[in-house]
Amino acid sequence: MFRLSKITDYGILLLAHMASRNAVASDAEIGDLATARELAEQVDLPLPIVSKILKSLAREGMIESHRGAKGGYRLRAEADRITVAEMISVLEGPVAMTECTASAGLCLHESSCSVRQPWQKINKVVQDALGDITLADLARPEAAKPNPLDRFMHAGESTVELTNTRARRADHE
Amino acid sequence: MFRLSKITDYGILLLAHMASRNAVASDAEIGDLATARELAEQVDLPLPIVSKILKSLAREGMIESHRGAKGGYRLRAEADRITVAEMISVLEGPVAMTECTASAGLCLHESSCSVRQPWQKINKVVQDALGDITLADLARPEAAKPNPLDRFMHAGESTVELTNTRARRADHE
DNA sequence: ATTTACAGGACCAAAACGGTCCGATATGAT
DNA sequence: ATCATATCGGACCGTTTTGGTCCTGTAAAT
Repeated sequence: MFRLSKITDYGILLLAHMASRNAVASDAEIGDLATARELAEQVDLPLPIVSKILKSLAREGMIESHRGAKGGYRLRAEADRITVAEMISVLEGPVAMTECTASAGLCLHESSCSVRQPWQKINKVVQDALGDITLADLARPEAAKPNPLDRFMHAGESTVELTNTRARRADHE
Repeated sequence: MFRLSKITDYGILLLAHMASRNAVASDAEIGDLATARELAEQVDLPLPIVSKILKSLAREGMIESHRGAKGGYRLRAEADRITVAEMISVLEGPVAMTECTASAGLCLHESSCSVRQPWQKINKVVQDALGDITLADLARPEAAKPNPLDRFMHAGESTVELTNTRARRADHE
């Protein structure tokens, strides 16, 4: 259904929470350590899940981990230097809308395929969009503030439902 | 893995093929009928799959179907009035990156969730991008021509790998 | 009546997803 | 030393989704 997995969803939520935590805390380092348990409680998600996600985030180098008593996790970089694209990529692999975008040679029809090139571009558009939104944008208490998202916005519309798209396009003509 | 399903992939390929077929054919109507069998051969995909996809495209009203001998399928609208967003939506449901974007009330934490609003925006960005690319853009023999995709493009980069994103952002500063 | 071609849906195997749990290891405090 | 605290790595499992096949019914043309 062209939807991010729950793990990714939770993961980004966790990262955003960690980012906003740090904003408040003493910024000696890039924030102080939080245990999986603490984070799970604060975000209100089951500990095993949170733990699993944090482990994989640490393995991928997006967060830093410390073992043992007084251990825990913390962000490895400033929130404004971590993009949504990176988070998605770390949590569920590279963003590639179609199979052939992921890497060459996977599709038998590759040579004769007429839509390959356009897909590459479409993919890039999406990737660029996701690459311009940072964790800081997500962690901001109020969604206000001029943010990179607006750069992509067109006229003013409120609805997001897809059925409107055709009507919208029709207006252009 | 944040990827479109194969069905969607095939479906869009089929639609693109139908669009380019029509460009050549007598444009009396919006193109003449093509049977599932013909299309399957031309696109080189197994007939059952093609048939299944065409049926669902017809059910959703994106293409027109005619039964019986001399029957077949044809596009219901001009290629430049069908967007990628619509095709995806028809083939695998509305584009909604996160669960709560799809419709309200699905997530227990909805009220307290800090990243909901940003997600709505992100979702809209992606949707708008996909809503500005038409079937005509995909059906163009050469990917050249000024197309809406370029409007979103930034400077010139070649690679698409996600690891580059951080480097790119860093340049901005 | 027969042939052609779509309509609708049942069906199934394989893979992905969401979630849980456990044994091992590292660290700090006692 | 020992013990409590935390992460690490991965096994495991039930459910859902996906990809793909197939069969019966129905509409249209000859």
